[in-house]
Amino acid sequence: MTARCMSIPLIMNLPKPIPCCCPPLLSGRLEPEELNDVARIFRVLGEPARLQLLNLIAAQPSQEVRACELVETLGLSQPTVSHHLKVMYEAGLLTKERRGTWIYYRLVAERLAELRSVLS
Amino acid sequence: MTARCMSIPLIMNLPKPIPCCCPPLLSGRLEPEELNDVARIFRVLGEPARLQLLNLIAAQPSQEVRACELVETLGLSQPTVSHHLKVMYEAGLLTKERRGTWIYYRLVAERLAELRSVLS
DNA sequence: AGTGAATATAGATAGATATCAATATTATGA
DNA sequence: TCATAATATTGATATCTATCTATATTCACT
Repeated sequence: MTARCMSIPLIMNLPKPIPCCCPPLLSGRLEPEELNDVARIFRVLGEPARLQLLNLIAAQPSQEVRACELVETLGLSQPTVSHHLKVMYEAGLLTKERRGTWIYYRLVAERLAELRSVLS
Repeated sequence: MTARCMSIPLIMNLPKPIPCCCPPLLSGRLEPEELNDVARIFRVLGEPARLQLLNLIAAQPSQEVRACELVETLGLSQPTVSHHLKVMYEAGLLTKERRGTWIYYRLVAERLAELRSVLS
Protein backbone atom coordinates (compact mmCIF):
# COMPACT_ATOMS: atom_id res chain seq x y z
CA MET A 1 0.00 0.00 0.00
CA THR A 2 2.83 2.41 0.76
CA ALA A 3 5.00 3.74 -2.02
CA ARG A 4 7.54 1.03 -2.50
CA CYS A 5 6.57 0.60 -6.13
CA MET A 6 8.19 3.19 -8.43
CA SER A 7 6.10 5.28 -10.78
CA ILE A 8 6.66 5.59 -14.50
CA PRO A 9 8.58 8.75 -15.47
CA LEU A 10 6.25 11.17 -17.24
CA ILE A 11 8.74 12.55 -19.74
CA MET A 12 10.23 10.26 -22.37
CA ASN A 13 11.08 12.63 -25.22
CA LEU A 14 9.07 10.89 -27.84
CA PRO A 15 8.25 12.68 -31.11
CA LYS A 16 5.51 15.32 -30.84
CA PRO A 17 2.19 14.43 -32.45
CA ILE A 18 1.12 16.20 -35.63
CA PRO A 19 -0.74 19.30 -34.46
CA CYS A 20 -3.30 19.48 -37.28
CA CYS A 21 -5.42 16.50 -36.20
CA CYS A 22 -5.95 14.15 -33.25
CA PRO A 23 -2.71 12.71 -31.94
CA PRO A 24 -2.31 8.93 -32.02
CA LEU A 25 -3.00 7.29 -28.70
CA LEU A 26 -0.51 4.48 -29.01
CA SER A 27 2.60 6.19 -30.28
CA GLY A 28 4.01 9.11 -28.38
CA ARG A 29 3.06 10.51 -25.04
CA LEU A 30 -0.06 12.66 -24.91
CA GLU A 31 -0.44 15.85 -22.90
CA PRO A 32 -3.29 16.10 -20.36
CA GLU A 33 -4.99 18.64 -22.60
CA GLU A 34 -4.83 16.27 -25.55
CA LEU A 35 -6.15 13.41 -23.45
CA ASN A 36 -9.11 15.56 -22.50
CA ASP A 37 -9.84 16.45 -26.10
CA VAL A 38 -9.72 12.86 -27.27
CA ALA A 39 -11.79 11.67 -24.33
CA ARG A 40 -14.42 14.27 -25.07
CA ILE A 41 -14.90 13.02 -28.62
CA PHE A 42 -15.15 9.41 -27.52
CA ARG A 43 -17.73 10.42 -24.95
CA VAL A 44 -19.79 11.95 -27.74
CA LEU A 45 -19.76 8.56 -29.43
CA GLY A 46 -20.61 6.86 -26.17
CA GLU A 47 -24.35 7.32 -26.57
CA PRO A 48 -26.50 4.82 -28.46
CA ALA A 49 -28.81 7.55 -29.73
CA ARG A 50 -25.90 9.45 -31.24
CA LEU A 51 -24.46 6.34 -32.83
CA GLN A 52 -27.86 5.62 -34.27
CA LEU A 53 -27.83 9.11 -35.72
CA LEU A 54 -24.54 8.47 -37.49
CA ASN A 55 -25.80 5.11 -38.62
CA LEU A 56 -29.00 6.63 -39.99
CA ILE A 57 -27.25 9.38 -41.89
CA ALA A 58 -24.82 6.94 -43.45
CA ALA A 59 -27.73 4.76 -44.55
CA GLN A 60 -29.44 7.58 -46.46
CA PRO A 61 -28.86 7.61 -50.22
CA SER A 62 -28.61 11.39 -49.92
CA GLN A 63 -26.11 11.05 -47.06
CA GLU A 64 -28.06 13.60 -45.07
CA VAL A 65 -31.05 13.90 -42.77
CA ARG A 66 -33.45 16.61 -41.79
CA ALA A 67 -33.53 17.13 -38.06
CA CYS A 68 -37.30 16.76 -37.97
CA GLU A 69 -37.16 13.25 -39.39
CA LEU A 70 -35.18 12.07 -36.45
CA VAL A 71 -37.70 12.77 -33.73
CA GLU A 72 -40.04 10.03 -34.81
CA THR A 73 -37.28 7.72 -35.98
CA LEU A 74 -35.27 7.83 -32.78
CA GLY A 75 -38.32 7.86 -30.54
CA LEU A 76 -36.97 10.77 -28.54
CA SER A 77 -38.41 14.19 -27.89
CA GLN A 78 -37.55 17.03 -30.26
CA PRO A 79 -35.42 18.89 -27.68
CA THR A 80 -33.46 15.74 -26.95
CA VAL A 81 -32.76 15.16 -30.62
CA SER A 82 -31.79 18.80 -30.97
CA HIS A 83 -29.41 18.40 -28.06
CA HIS A 84 -27.72 15.35 -29.55
CA LEU A 85 -27.33 17.08 -32.89
CA LYS A 86 -25.77 20.06 -31.21
CA VAL A 87 -23.34 17.90 -29.27
CA MET A 88 -22.26 16.10 -32.41
CA TYR A 89 -22.07 19.29 -34.41
CA GLU A 90 -19.88 20.91 -31.79
CA ALA A 91 -17.69 17.83 -31.74
CA GLY A 92 -17.10 18.30 -35.46
CA LEU A 93 -18.83 15.07 -36.35
CA LEU A 94 -21.69 16.68 -38.25
CA THR A 95 -22.20 19.64 -40.54
CA LYS A 96 -25.49 21.50 -40.60
CA GLU A 97 -27.01 23.36 -43.49
CA ARG A 98 -30.20 25.33 -43.43
CA ARG A 99 -32.43 25.03 -46.49
CA GLY A 100 -35.59 26.94 -45.93
CA THR A 101 -37.30 25.78 -42.79
CA TRP A 102 -35.32 22.61 -42.53
CA ILE A 103 -31.83 21.94 -41.34
CA TYR A 104 -29.87 19.15 -42.96
CA TYR A 105 -27.13 17.29 -41.17
CA ARG A 106 -24.29 15.38 -42.79
CA LEU A 107 -21.40 13.30 -41.53
CA VAL A 108 -17.89 14.72 -41.46
CA ALA A 109 -16.00 11.75 -42.83
CA GLU A 110 -12.64 13.35 -42.12
CA ARG A 111 -13.47 13.61 -38.45
CA LEU A 112 -14.23 9.93 -38.27
CA ALA A 113 -11.03 9.13 -40.14
CA GLU A 114 -9.20 11.28 -37.64
CA LEU A 115 -10.68 9.29 -34.79
CA ARG A 116 -9.66 6.07 -36.46
CA SER A 117 -6.10 7.31 -36.62
CA VAL A 118 -6.20 8.05 -32.90
CA LEU A 119 -6.61 4.34 -32.31
CA SER A 120 -3.65 3.30 -34.42
CA MET B 1 -43.95 20.80 -33.89
CA THR B 2 -46.70 18.39 -34.95
CA ALA B 3 -45.88 15.35 -37.03
CA ARG B 4 -45.98 16.67 -40.53
CA CYS B 5 -42.46 15.61 -41.17
CA MET B 6 -42.13 11.93 -42.12
CA SER B 7 -39.79 9.63 -40.22
CA ILE B 8 -37.17 7.45 -41.79
CA PRO B 9 -38.30 3.83 -42.21
CA LEU B 10 -36.45 1.63 -39.77
CA ILE B 11 -36.09 -1.39 -42.01
CA MET B 12 -34.00 -1.12 -45.14
CA ASN B 13 -32.85 -4.70 -45.72
CA LEU B 14 -29.17 -3.94 -45.78
CA PRO B 15 -26.65 -6.79 -45.38
CA LYS B 16 -26.26 -8.09 -41.82
CA PRO B 17 -23.00 -7.20 -40.07
CA ILE B 18 -20.41 -9.87 -39.42
CA PRO B 19 -21.28 -11.31 -36.00
CA CYS B 20 -17.73 -12.09 -34.86
CA CYS B 21 -16.62 -8.51 -34.16
CA CYS B 22 -18.03 -4.98 -33.87
CA PRO B 23 -20.27 -4.09 -36.76
CA PRO B 24 -19.32 -1.08 -38.88
CA LEU B 25 -21.20 2.05 -37.97
CA LEU B 26 -21.42 3.54 -41.42
CA SER B 27 -22.44 0.63 -43.59
CA GLY B 28 -25.52 -1.34 -42.74
CA ARG B 29 -28.18 -0.67 -40.16
CA LEU B 30 -27.33 -1.51 -36.57
CA GLU B 31 -29.69 -3.10 -34.09
CA PRO B 32 -30.39 -1.33 -30.78
CA GLU B 33 -28.43 -4.02 -28.97
CA GLU B 34 -25.43 -3.47 -31.21
CA LEU B 35 -25.66 0.28 -30.75
CA ASN B 36 -25.55 -0.24 -27.01
CA ASP B 37 -22.49 -2.44 -27.21
CA VAL B 38 -20.58 -0.04 -29.39
CA ALA B 39 -21.59 2.93 -27.25
CA ARG B 40 -20.41 1.14 -24.14
CA ILE B 41 -16.91 0.69 -25.53
CA PHE B 42 -16.67 4.27 -26.65
CA ARG B 43 -17.74 5.37 -23.19
CA VAL B 44 -14.87 3.38 -21.74
CA LEU B 45 -12.53 5.40 -23.94
CA GLY B 46 -14.29 8.61 -22.93
CA GLU B 47 -12.19 9.08 -19.78
CA PRO B 48 -8.87 10.91 -19.86
CA ALA B 49 -7.46 8.69 -17.13
CA ARG B 50 -8.20 5.57 -19.12
CA LEU B 51 -6.77 7.02 -22.29
CA GLN B 52 -3.68 7.93 -20.36
CA LEU B 53 -3.49 4.32 -19.24
CA LEU B 54 -3.53 3.09 -22.83
CA ASN B 55 -1.02 5.72 -23.75
CA LEU B 56 1.28 4.73 -20.89
CA ILE B 57 1.18 1.05 -21.68
CA ALA B 58 1.90 1.67 -25.35
CA ALA B 59 4.88 3.82 -24.36
CA GLN B 60 6.50 1.06 -22.31
CA PRO B 61 9.27 -0.89 -24.04
CA SER B 62 7.83 -4.00 -22.37
CA GLN B 63 4.33 -3.08 -23.59
CA GLU B 64 2.97 -3.73 -20.13
CA VAL B 65 2.51 -2.04 -16.76
CA ARG B 66 2.15 -3.17 -13.20
CA ALA B 67 -1.00 -1.83 -11.61
CA CYS B 68 0.93 -0.40 -8.69
CA GLU B 69 3.03 1.83 -10.94
CA LEU B 70 -0.06 3.61 -12.11
CA VAL B 71 -1.19 5.02 -8.81
CA GLU B 72 1.64 7.48 -8.56
CA THR B 73 1.85 8.06 -12.29
CA LEU B 74 -1.80 8.88 -12.80
CA GLY B 75 -2.10 10.79 -9.55
CA LEU B 76 -5.24 8.90 -8.58
CA SER B 77 -6.02 6.77 -5.57
CA GLN B 78 -5.33 3.05 -5.72
CA PRO B 79 -9.03 2.08 -5.71
CA THR B 80 -9.72 4.49 -8.54
CA VAL B 81 -6.90 3.06 -10.63
CA SER B 82 -8.12 -0.43 -9.84
CA HIS B 83 -11.58 0.57 -10.96
CA HIS B 84 -10.37 1.95 -14.29
CA LEU B 85 -8.32 -1.16 -14.94
CA LYS B 86 -11.32 -3.31 -14.24
CA VAL B 87 -13.52 -1.30 -16.57
CA MET B 88 -10.98 -1.58 -19.37
CA TYR B 89 -10.35 -5.24 -18.72
CA GLU B 90 -14.06 -6.00 -18.85
CA ALA B 91 -14.34 -4.01 -22.06
CA GLY B 92 -11.75 -6.30 -23.58
CA LEU B 93 -9.22 -3.53 -23.99
CA LEU B 94 -6.68 -4.95 -21.55
CA THR B 95 -5.41 -8.34 -20.53
CA LYS B 96 -4.23 -8.99 -17.00
CA GLU B 97 -1.62 -11.46 -15.86
CA ARG B 98 -0.63 -12.16 -12.30
CA ARG B 99 3.08 -12.71 -11.67
CA GLY B 100 3.69 -13.11 -8.01
CA THR B 101 2.32 -10.19 -6.09
CA TRP B 102 2.01 -7.99 -9.12
CA ILE B 103 -0.53 -7.88 -11.87
CA TYR B 104 0.59 -6.87 -15.33
CA TYR B 105 -1.72 -5.26 -17.82
CA ARG B 106 -1.31 -5.24 -21.58
CA LEU B 107 -3.20 -3.74 -24.49
CA VAL B 108 -5.42 -5.89 -26.65
CA ALA B 109 -4.42 -4.59 -30.06
CA GLU B 110 -7.16 -6.55 -31.81
CA ARG B 111 -9.79 -4.83 -29.76
CA LEU B 112 -8.51 -1.44 -30.80
CA ALA B 113 -8.37 -2.54 -34.42
CA GLU B 114 -11.94 -3.71 -34.05
CA LEU B 115 -12.95 -0.29 -32.82
CA ARG B 116 -11.20 1.33 -35.70
CA SER B 117 -13.20 -0.79 -38.10
CA VAL B 118 -16.40 0.36 -36.42
CA LEU B 119 -15.63 3.85 -37.62
CA SER B 120 -15.10 2.89 -41.23
C1' DA C 1 -48.05 41.63 -39.82
C1' DG C 2 -49.68 37.11 -38.69
C1' DT C 3 -49.83 32.05 -38.66
C1' DG C 4 -47.87 27.68 -38.35
C1' DA C 5 -43.97 24.56 -38.75
C1' DA C 6 -39.04 23.58 -37.60
C1' DT C 7 -35.52 24.23 -34.50
C1' DA C 8 -33.26 25.90 -30.22
C1' DT C 9 -32.98 27.10 -25.37
C1' DA C 10 -34.11 27.03 -20.34
C1' DG C 11 -34.92 24.69 -16.29
C1' DA C 12 -35.77 20.53 -13.70
C1' DT C 13 -34.94 15.74 -12.63
C1' DA C 14 -33.24 11.13 -12.61
C1' DG C 15 -29.64 7.94 -13.50
C1' DA C 16 -24.86 6.96 -14.30
C1' DT C 17 -20.20 7.14 -12.77
C1' DA C 18 -15.59 9.02 -11.11
C1' DT C 19 -13.63 9.53 -7.01
C1' DC C 20 -12.28 8.75 -2.31
C1' DA C 21 -11.62 6.50 2.52
C1' DA C 22 -12.07 2.33 4.75
C1' DT C 23 -11.77 -2.43 4.53
C1' DA C 24 -11.19 -7.00 2.56
C1' DT C 25 -8.58 -10.27 -0.14
C1' DT C 26 -4.55 -12.41 -2.08
C1' DA C 27 0.23 -13.52 -2.41
C1' DT C 28 5.12 -13.54 -0.69
C1' DG C 29 8.57 -14.44 2.40
C1' DA C 30 10.44 -14.67 7.10
C1' DT D 1 1.57 -18.71 10.64
C1' DC D 2 2.38 -13.84 10.78
C1' DA D 3 3.55 -9.52 8.67
C1' DT D 4 3.59 -6.81 4.74
C1' DA D 5 2.84 -5.33 0.05
C1' DA D 6 -0.38 -5.42 -4.00
C1' DT D 7 -4.85 -5.56 -5.48
C1' DA D 8 -9.96 -5.61 -5.08
C1' DT D 9 -14.34 -4.40 -3.01
C1' DT D 10 -17.70 -1.58 -0.44
C1' DG D 11 -20.17 2.38 0.52
C1' DA D 12 -20.67 7.30 0.22
C1' DT D 13 -20.60 11.57 -2.35
C1' DA D 14 -20.30 14.79 -5.99
C1' DT D 15 -20.42 15.74 -10.73
C1' DC D 16 -22.08 15.01 -15.24
C1' DT D 17 -25.53 14.39 -18.57
C1' DA D 18 -29.70 12.35 -20.96
C1' DT D 19 -34.17 13.29 -20.85
C1' DC D 20 -38.39 15.69 -20.42
C1' DT D 21 -41.85 19.88 -20.44
C1' DA D 22 -42.42 24.51 -21.39
C1' DT D 23 -41.06 28.30 -23.96
C1' DA D 24 -38.48 30.98 -27.26
C1' DT D 25 -36.64 31.74 -31.78
C1' DT D 26 -36.41 31.39 -36.74
C1' DC D 27 -38.29 30.88 -41.20
C1' DA D 28 -41.74 30.60 -45.09
C1' DC D 29 -45.90 31.88 -46.85
C1' DT D 30 -50.24 34.39 -47.25
